[in-house]
Amino acid sequence: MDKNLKKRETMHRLCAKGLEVFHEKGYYNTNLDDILKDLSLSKGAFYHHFKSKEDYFITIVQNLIQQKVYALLVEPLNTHENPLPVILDSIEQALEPGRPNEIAYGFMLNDFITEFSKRNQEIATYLRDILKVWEVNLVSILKRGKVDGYIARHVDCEGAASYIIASYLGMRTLLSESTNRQLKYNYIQQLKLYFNAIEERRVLA
Amino acid sequence: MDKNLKKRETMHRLCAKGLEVFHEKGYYNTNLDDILKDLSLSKGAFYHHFKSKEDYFITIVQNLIQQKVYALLVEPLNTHENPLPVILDSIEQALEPGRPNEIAYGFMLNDFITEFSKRNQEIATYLRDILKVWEVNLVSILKRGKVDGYIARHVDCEGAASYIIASYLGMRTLLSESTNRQLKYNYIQQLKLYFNAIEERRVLA
DNA sequence: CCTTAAACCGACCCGCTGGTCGGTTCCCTT
DNA sequence: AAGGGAACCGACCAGCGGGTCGGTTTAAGG
Repeated sequence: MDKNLKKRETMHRLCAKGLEVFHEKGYYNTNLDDILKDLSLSKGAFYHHFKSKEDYFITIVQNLIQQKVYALLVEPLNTHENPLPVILDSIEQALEPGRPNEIAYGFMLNDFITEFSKRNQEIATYLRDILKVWEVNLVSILKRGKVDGYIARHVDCEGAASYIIASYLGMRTLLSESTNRQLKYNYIQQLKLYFNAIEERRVLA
Repeated sequence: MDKNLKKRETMHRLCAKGLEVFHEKGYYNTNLDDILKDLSLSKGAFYHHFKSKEDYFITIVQNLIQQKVYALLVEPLNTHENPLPVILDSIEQALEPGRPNEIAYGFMLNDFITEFSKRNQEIATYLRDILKVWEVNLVSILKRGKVDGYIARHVDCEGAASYIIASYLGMRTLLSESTNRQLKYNYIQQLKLYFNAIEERRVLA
């Protein structure tokens, strides 16, 4: 096989498994040997591709987490419809657990940000930046919604965006290990109520 | 000095300092030596009073964290006024950073729950139970509010309670190390808007 | 083939940290 | 004053886990 292909494949296997295990057990609670054993690779192989555990995780953040969050929560906002249902739908999608054994990406950021914000500012910043992109795009679509007459004029778009993000992140802490579908459903319902409060009251024809 | 008093004082100093340092650096990122050096105590003293680091933290949770959360977020709900302003006020108080060098208790639970939920189920359960008490009391005051005509009949009180908690917890992740007062203010504003959405529309006299 | 370098192996190193334990000091009791 | 036990000391232990490094395998290129 092509050496270049081989390299890419190994790195990809490492990253995919790494995301899975880090997400499941946390970064600092995962040792490389566990991951390596799963993949039948050695320390030598690992340190041939990454210069440290930290470097490894940063690669995962930038290649996998960032992409996924973007695809789930930012990409869908790229529309000119009424923003509120669009936002609601994207969040609902993001909270949807994937096929069995697939990673629930919706619940990664809060865990990792909390874990790193007291340990490793560099990585925390990478993660926060991902949130920031989401936030900026939320603000932007909310502002457009205001112009288009979907959202009440008095609403503070920046405040609304961080409020939405906060409630989304906080859900993770409430949902213990049990994937409580009821809780998710309730959350979406309450978010709808909040959206009612900030939407422009249409004059009935 | 009385031996019994001495014991209580040492344990109290250990717990207070422990809460401070654990909160600042995280439980697993704090080693006992750091705490002990600060207090000019030895390993021997520590293991004379606590049987393990875990036991130590559980003591802190039950003696300090639980009390504080209860005092800040549960106690104030014990009223028959309109629930929504009462809840809002209690949350605002809880998010208020204390006097300089005092611990901002408002931001502890999310951090600790996230840290322990992947490492130590027993401690995670203790922490979640604290949240649970808050939740139960929130539900209860909301239901009473419904009966008293302050809250719209269609509102799902359980859903509303967990939504409020989620948004509260999520704030922590958004506020980085910088105590961003603006963000806190915005959050309270948006929570008000949500409360508008669930309050009973009073018929104007 | 045969060279060369990338990919990989795994034994070993070493700092860190929770926990142990034999000993010492202090204070209360009798 | 003497005995005893609680409070405390700090050197030491042991496991864990990130990182190293000399060696081996593999495959592309001449």
